[in-house]
Amino acid sequence: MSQATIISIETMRVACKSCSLSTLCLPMALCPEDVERLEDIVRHTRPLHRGDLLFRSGDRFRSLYVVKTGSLKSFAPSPEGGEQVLGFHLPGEVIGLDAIDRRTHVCYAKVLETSSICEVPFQRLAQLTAIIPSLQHQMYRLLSKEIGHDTDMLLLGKKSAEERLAAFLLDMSKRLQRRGLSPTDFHLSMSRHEIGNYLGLAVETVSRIFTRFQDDRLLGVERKHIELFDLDALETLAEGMGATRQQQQRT
Amino acid sequence: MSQATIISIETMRVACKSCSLSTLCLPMALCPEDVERLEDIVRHTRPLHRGDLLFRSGDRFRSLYVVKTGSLKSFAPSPEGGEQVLGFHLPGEVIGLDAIDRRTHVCYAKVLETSSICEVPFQRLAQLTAIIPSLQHQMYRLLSKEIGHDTDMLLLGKKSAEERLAAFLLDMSKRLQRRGLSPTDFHLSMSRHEIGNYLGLAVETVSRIFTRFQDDRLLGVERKHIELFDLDALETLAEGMGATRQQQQRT
DNA sequence: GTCTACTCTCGACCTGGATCAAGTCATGGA
DNA sequence: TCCATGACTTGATCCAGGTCGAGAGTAGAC
Repeated sequence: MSQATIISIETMRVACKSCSLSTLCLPMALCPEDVERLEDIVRHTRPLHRGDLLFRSGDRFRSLYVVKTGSLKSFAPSPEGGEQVLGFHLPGEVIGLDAIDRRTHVCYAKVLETSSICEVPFQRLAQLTAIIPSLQHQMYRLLSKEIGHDTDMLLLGKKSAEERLAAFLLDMSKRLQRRGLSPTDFHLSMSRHEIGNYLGLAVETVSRIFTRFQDDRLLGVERKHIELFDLDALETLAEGMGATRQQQQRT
Repeated sequence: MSQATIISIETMRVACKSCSLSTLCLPMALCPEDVERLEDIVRHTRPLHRGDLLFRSGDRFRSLYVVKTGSLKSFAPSPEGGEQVLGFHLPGEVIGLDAIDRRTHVCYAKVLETSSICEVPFQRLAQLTAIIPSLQHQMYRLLSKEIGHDTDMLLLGKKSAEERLAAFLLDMSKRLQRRGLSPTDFHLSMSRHEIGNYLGLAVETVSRIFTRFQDDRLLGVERKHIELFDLDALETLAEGMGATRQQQQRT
């Protein structure tokens, strides 16, 4: 099956300037005529549905993708045949930055719920960044931010199961808040299994900790609907100051 | 103590064109006159010694640093007072990419052995990238590569202790090979403690696994000197195909 | 040389979270 | 409506690797 049959791009005029995400996405801090230049290269794809693949591992890298609405997960096939969830992507976030270097995607991006996505051809974007300094700067910041986020995840890998889940929920909370949604009351579009896989925990552990957090009145869970009651307590937990188990590794 | 007393920069003319690392570092694929423009902005610091800090968390971000010889580690202070090792930096590698977005360093970079380092002021580099397309492309690739490497580390966090150490050794091996050194016979400039901290393992575990690998004739260890005997076996181990313990998490 | 301090190794024991096994709910199709 | 399927929860058991304790090298200071 060719890539074309997977995502079915229909080129049409998009208006970045009227997009509610313009403060998160690339046009941030561009003057009106520069936004128009950006609009010229952005392509709009028709909405994708749960289970659709935006790209596959091995696909040639051509474009970055920006989530406009909905959400996606990216994952790599693991050698044993399973999959390893690498991240979740919310509106305003850019997908595909890791493929610039290798010229080829090395992971899959799968749609978790009906989503609309903007496609930004990378070569043309790079040409634009050379003549619009603020866009160039935005790109550097975007790439750097991604490195920072990955580093945070890396630190997470060394924490306990409770710390990981608390950090995950706070991360989602902050990212949703940035796009103007409630930071304390939201819907998780991914399954417990995907959360567990992402955090390196068994589904059962994720489930148990949700229950524990609920018993401790830190949050309320009703299937995929989450309500955070005590952000501070979660923050404290996520920092690794939870309970007694202290004495971090010294070097 | 001010930063100036820590790193003591003495500006002097450096010759990127005669540097053995030019194929790894920024000047890769630049034409001679572009290399000269790059040389104009690169500053040379006098050699730093074991224990010196290149920058501290909280320092304002101004420059990227390229390791010319020697090695460094970067680490973040953990809330409990310990430190969390984020990575090791070998010759030809660029440090500080994660700070572009935040404008401030959020980790420390400490010298592990006598090292010489090139300082590249970021603002001037960004100006140059706007007029030298191949340099811009190189920067995007560099940032993207860093994201890819972090992602690999992230995957590592979900593997067993043996898999982690095998992957760590292979990573070092490949990085050393890229700079033209032996991929099977090298010196680790970091302590067992630092390796363990980096991999999220106790020192004792690192020590035990080194011994086990040695018993299995996969490698030879003599304090910090490492000799890899069976790269294929290590690769197999690192991929998670080691022994029986299979059935990866499905999603 | 000797002291001191540190790094590394190894054995014994303990625990967090994975794994295994059984349910309980939702949801959607016939 | 009932059944099938998949998502989630809960309990019981097990084990990889952390923690503790104790040496054995090694290296720099004097």
